[in-house]
Amino acid sequence: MKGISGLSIPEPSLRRLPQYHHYLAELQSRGVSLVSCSTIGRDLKYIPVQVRKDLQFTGIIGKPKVGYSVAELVLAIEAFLGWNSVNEALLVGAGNLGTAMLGHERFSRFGLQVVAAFDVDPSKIGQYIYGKAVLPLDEMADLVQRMNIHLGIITTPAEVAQTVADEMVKAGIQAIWNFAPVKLNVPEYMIVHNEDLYSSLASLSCKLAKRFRAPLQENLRLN
Amino acid sequence: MKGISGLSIPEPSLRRLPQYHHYLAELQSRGVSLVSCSTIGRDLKYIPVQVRKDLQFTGIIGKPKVGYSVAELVLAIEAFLGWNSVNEALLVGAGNLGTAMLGHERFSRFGLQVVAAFDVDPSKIGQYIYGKAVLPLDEMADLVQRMNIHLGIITTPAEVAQTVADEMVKAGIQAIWNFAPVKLNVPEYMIVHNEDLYSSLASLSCKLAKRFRAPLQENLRLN
DNA sequence: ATTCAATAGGTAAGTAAGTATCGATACGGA
DNA sequence: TCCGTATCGATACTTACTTACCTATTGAAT
Repeated sequence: MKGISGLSIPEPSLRRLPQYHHYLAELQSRGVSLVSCSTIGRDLKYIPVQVRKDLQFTGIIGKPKVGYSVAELVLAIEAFLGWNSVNEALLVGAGNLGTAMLGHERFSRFGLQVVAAFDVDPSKIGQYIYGKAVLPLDEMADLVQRMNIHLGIITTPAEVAQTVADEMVKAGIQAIWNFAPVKLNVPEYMIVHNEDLYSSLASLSCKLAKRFRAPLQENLRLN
Repeated sequence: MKGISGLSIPEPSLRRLPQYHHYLAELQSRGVSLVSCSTIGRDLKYIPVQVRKDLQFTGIIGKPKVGYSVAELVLAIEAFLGWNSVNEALLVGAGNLGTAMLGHERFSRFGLQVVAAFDVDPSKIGQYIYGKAVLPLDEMADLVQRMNIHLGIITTPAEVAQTVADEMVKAGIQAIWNFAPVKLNVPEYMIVHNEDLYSSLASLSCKLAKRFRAPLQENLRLN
């Protein structure tokens, strides 16, 4: 099948959709009902063609000289990203980062509902963080099965991340959002997303190093 | 110039380097001194060719039938990423996420030294988080100039991120590591890295949605 | 000493993503 | 009503990244 809706979306486009969504929701709240690719592109710093291509994956068609319906786009993006149906998730590692994630109440508006946290630290177990109970790790499998949870979030130190992942796999979790800086070893069928800060830091410090070590080369390239 | 060292590294390769570094440092600590692309690839789930390509950017050459010197690679990657020289940074937004970042003592081993935090919340100002002072935001420019800081980390709510970014630009910051889910509007010369959780969440929930809504299609595609 | 297997390195081909261009369409103004 | 312009959608092109392939080198086994 060759239709645009049958074509799977490129990862980069997919990752831009939330930006569009955020921007469009903002427009909508200001009462704007129509928007063109040129406008979006100007505000979000993309060229209009790219915006148009990205938006085509939502299936929404625009009108020449007019643009797209903001409301239609917002709904279409939400539907596309699965933000209408709720994904219940659990989180392991109630440290600083885990706490930050639990406090991110905005996630629930985007289909992510963290139902409980797990940890091994006895001082944390039994407490409530932003209304979510912190439970002992060995009760995880039970919860997964009772509530039919598909998504696990790992915010533990790197050292224990693999062990936690193994537990998740055993419990029947299907997808892992991993904030620990390790490549998890899991079965093929698992969906894993690594949120590797060191990757970003690398890219960043490399660019910084370039700028402050070889400014001449940079300047030459600009001429 | 056409030598591999003159060629600028592709972003994806750059972002894989920290993974290699982590893996190689682990090997090194276990006393392993030589390693081949095949081995790395097996453990990190990349095909050997890609590993070889990535490692070529470090300038280290390996020996056929033997592999690379682990120690050489580790040093070369650190040098390449600028992890030898320290980048001093400041952080704005001492909430949960900011606290998590301040507590990440491991950053200092990778050339990132957060020297202070800033916030507007009077209850936080004057406190110390993991040994870093929390200062009032209007003292930021002063610190930037006194300590010649180049990097700013934004861990504020989305609503104020742009304002903070403007302040950073005015103060003379060159690069921003942005954890707020907004596209920052800054001058062309600025280096900006967005750590957009919603992007990742989008990608993740889209895949989850696909799996649990259209399992038949997925199965068909596999046949 | 010779042969075999593993591995690096370089080149080329293939795939995916981003960008430019062109014709079609719809609104606004002459 | 007609014309100009902004915009969309589709196609073609370019660039960037990945993967495959081929050759050379090295160490080990016979």
